[in-house]
Amino acid sequence: MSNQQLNPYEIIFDILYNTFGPQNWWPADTPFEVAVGAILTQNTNWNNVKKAIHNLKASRMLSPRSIHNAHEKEIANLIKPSGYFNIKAKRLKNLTNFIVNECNGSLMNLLKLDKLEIRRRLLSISGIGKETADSIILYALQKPIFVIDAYTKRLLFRHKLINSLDIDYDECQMLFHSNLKNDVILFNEYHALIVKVGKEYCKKNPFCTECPLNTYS
DNA sequence: GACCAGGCACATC
DNA sequence: GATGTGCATGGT
Repeated sequence: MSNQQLNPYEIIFDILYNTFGPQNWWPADTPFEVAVGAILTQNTNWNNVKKAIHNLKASRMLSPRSIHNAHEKEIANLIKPSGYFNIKAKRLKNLTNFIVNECNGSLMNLLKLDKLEIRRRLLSISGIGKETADSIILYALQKPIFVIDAYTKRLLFRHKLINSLDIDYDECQMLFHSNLKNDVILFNEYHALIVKVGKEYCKKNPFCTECPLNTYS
């Protein structure tokens, strides 16, 4: 099939998917674990997050009620490897307060709400910004919303689809929403693939001479 | 030892 | 409204 009827966003996805294959995100056993990981990975390498989640699991602390009932200090100690542990412990408490008090103990109770209403409520939690909220909606609740991160902006900038890295989050998200089929599987794989190619090539090698996307531009 | 990593809230101008 | 700063660990 020719690329002629595909827009740049679709072409880039095809190249990434054909190069790297399905990424099977999010690496987590439960929707709650997705949400915890989304907070812990804020400005932090995923390798460090894995250690923190392992600690939480080993202490049987990876549930809304157990974090809700635990002391903040205890949580902070367990998530130390993920960095920013004091502030992230507070954020996890904020999240579990929300789940216990407003979701009857389960994030999945949000599913009865409209996608944008879910986003509005998640954003009302201190410590959950747009990327974290969208990650929870896409990867935990499986609703189609595109996650924007630093890798995404760098990729769009490099391929001249935006002309500044300071582009507003929602504006950037709109580019994907208006140029792609509204498909939860597509959004899931696309964001994961952007992170993959960003980690593998764009960071290590700024010139990206071996980046598979060089065949595109 | 410097630099970076799947952000966010808050202070200050 | 834009810009700057604190938060902190572990890998390269």
